[in-house]
Amino acid sequence: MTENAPQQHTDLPNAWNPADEEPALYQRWVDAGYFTADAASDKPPFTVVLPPPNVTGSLHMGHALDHTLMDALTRRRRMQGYEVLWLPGMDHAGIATQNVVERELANEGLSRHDLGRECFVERVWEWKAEYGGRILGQMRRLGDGVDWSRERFTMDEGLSRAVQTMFKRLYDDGLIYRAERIINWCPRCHTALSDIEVDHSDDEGELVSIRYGDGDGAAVVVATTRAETMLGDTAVAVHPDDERYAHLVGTEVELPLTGRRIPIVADRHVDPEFGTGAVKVTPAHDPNDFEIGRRHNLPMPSIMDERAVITAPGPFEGMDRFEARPAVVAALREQGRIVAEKRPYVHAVGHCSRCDTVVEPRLSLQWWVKVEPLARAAGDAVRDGRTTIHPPELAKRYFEWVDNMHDWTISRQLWWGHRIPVWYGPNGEVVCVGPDEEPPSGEGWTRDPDVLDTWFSSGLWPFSTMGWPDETADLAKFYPTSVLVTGYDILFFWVARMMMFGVYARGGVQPFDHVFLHGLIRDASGKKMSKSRGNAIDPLDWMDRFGADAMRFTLARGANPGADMALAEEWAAGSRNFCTKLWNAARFAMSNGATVHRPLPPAAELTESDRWILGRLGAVVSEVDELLEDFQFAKATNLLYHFTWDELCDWYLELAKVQLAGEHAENTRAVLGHALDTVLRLLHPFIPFITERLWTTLTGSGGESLVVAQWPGGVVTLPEADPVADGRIADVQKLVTEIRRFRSDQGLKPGQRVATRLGGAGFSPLAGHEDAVRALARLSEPGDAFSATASLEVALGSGTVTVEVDTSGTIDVAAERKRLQKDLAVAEKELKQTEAKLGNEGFLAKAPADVVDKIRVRRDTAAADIERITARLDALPS
RNA sequence: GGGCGCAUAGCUCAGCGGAAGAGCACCUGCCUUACAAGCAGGGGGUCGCAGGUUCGAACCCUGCUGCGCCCA
Repeated sequence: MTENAPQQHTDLPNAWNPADEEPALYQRWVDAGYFTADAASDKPPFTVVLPPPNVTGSLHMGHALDHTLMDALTRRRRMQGYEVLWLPGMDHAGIATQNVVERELANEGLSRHDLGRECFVERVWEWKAEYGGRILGQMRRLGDGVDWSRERFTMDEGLSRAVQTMFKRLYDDGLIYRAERIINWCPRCHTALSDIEVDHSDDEGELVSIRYGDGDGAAVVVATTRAETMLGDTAVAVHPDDERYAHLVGTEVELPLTGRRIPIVADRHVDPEFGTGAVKVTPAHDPNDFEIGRRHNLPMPSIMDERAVITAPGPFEGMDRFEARPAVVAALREQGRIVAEKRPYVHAVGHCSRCDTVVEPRLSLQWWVKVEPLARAAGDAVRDGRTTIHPPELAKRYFEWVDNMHDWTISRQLWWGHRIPVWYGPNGEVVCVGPDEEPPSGEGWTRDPDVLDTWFSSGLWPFSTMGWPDETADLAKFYPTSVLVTGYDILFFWVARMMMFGVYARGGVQPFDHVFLHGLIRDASGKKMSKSRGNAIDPLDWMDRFGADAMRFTLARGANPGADMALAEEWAAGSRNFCTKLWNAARFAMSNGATVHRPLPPAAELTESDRWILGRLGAVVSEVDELLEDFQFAKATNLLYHFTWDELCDWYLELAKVQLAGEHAENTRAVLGHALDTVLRLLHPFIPFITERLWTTLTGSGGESLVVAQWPGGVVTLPEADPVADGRIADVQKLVTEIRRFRSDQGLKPGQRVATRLGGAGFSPLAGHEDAVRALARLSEPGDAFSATASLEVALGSGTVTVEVDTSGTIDVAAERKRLQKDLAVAEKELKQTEAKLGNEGFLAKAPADVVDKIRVRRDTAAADIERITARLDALPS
């Protein structure tokens, strides 16, 4: 360091210990109010609502990715001068939460019925206060810049009011109705489930073919995987054009084990190709059979209760469905009615997504949303371009979903949730009550016992959280939200429902301008992470060991639009290493007086090295901007990674060392300061902690916090790219690299200074960089006793440079020959390829002129290289 | 059964018409005063298979094979 270097006090420790420093930095940001949005601000708004995590849940890698991306988006916009609202909260997760509390009760030997509805709900609130929302603390650890003052919960009073308002409006518009239909029933949770709460898997079962009919009369064979349901059969159906059965249509057959006779009906929906072409019809326990039953006015007896225990009178009554199945088959076999059995028979079986119990289709009276008009409007919002889905390929999936959506069962037979605001009167009256209306009272009036699906309240999230149905200042300022970020696997859960409700409730205004869908997290070998597989990585563990920054950077670097990402510890370690690199580079720069307190000198006063790095910096700023506008997180972060490490650290810092020792020291400090400043700003949305720590040190009293600093391109103006400087530095890099390669091949130790004479036609334009070349390639000046024992020629843009080296001894001729022969082979291959192209008439005639020119230059360069290398090979002692 | 996507270096993935790339792993040499969580150098791929379009194909088209996802 020179005498006049400003003595910048840096309190930076030698190493960055994220786990020690990150939490305090976060608390400072929250205390300073940086994340609190102001609806009265005149800045343009940028809004993100956090897809509400489940109150029972804790942070997993999928959340970590989701949050990292939302945080990066909002932090950048904040730096760009937007009034940013990132709104956090949770949903009440009806089934999951009720299950957790019921399990707790079960440990005390109680059921919810022992407590009664009111006490039970009270108990759930107590549970929530004590154990719920662990994820909120974990979000702080991650660094989420959310507005905690606006934290919401779907069961809060305001949001409950929104739910009731929405229900009432839909009801009055005829978009909510009550009907008896086949629904997915979970016999363990004792509630209805919507289609998306059912997971299908290919399970092993049995396919049993049963002969229906009398011994001597008409007989048909039907096949089933659920033999016990035959107790509820009320018909056999065949296709009307199926000649095999034409004579039987309209007749009756005996239903075994029951003594009942059931009709044979003709229905177009029967597939004559499948099995025998005749199907049993159980209207109360199968959705297709239900439709057939409706068309033919069949009776629809239920044969199971809510636990899936057989209620049909007879020997099977009281048996569980899985107990009854083999029992029924055995009884049929005894009667000689089993025609065929296929076991195992693999077929798709629905499971409750909350408890994995096999779902039972069940006929029951439920509340429904008529989705057709809502879904059409939700689809139109994307079709019209009001909402853009990223990546665009996934819009197709969205349309497939919203254009083919079935009506949505919204009632749940639970106690934890928003109770349906409908009262039934003594004379069959049905009254739906809005939030400010008095429910009917008096003798015989009862309220519907069911609650609404959690997704009903989550669907209102983008506006219920802002005070809807009141027209609040928040709604005016922050709705519609700017972007919704979530995994493509729950496109239907969040996006479709929020779109339907948002467009409906807000007079056609879409809930979000953009939807960004990221991929799923997988383990190192590409398998889905799950607790049951045991391959899940705990984000908290990574944050403790590598830092929240390193984990965030890892996730962002893997976030290619629409693609899943495989994670392994090595990736996190790599990101940690990057942070360390940044730390050390900044420490070096600052200890050498890097400063942002002096304006950048005009280009004319800067060296080519300075102009090169500043030009690159400017290019990186605009590239990063372009990429981030397009949600290209992986590309943007990889660009920053390589620029910081490969260009700034590996080259500019090394060049700066030379400049700091010379007359350009002051300017170099300014360039170093500005380069570092810009890189820290660009990286801040992804790695907020370490950049904050470094930036506040770099700026000293001048900078309050990087959180509220301006994004590059605003206050930090950079010089234009300088092609001459770029070419010069490219030459310096190539020259240094070639000399290093020679040294390595010759077995010269990296630290060992080697006397060298530099010359040749190409060297004079690089004369100003001689000190740098000597420093980076570890060369010393040729002394009086200099005697070149080896030399090499390097072809550069500026011409050929001759490097004569005094290795003070014999050189390894074999190694040198090998090196030259390798270069020769490369040049010969190049010559062959380019000549082949240029010898092709079609190529010359049809390829664009600039391409042909480029190939010509390459051919000429290759030819010259061959000549040069051959000469050197010939000159080598044998 | 219907629809969609993916096959590129040992692994995980970029590239998507004009010279095969990155990270990690691997090999060699280095504690060169910012950094061994590092530095310097290096090896490694007929871009799944077969056809076609084109002056030119990892990239576009067709078929096949193998994986994965969604819906029924």
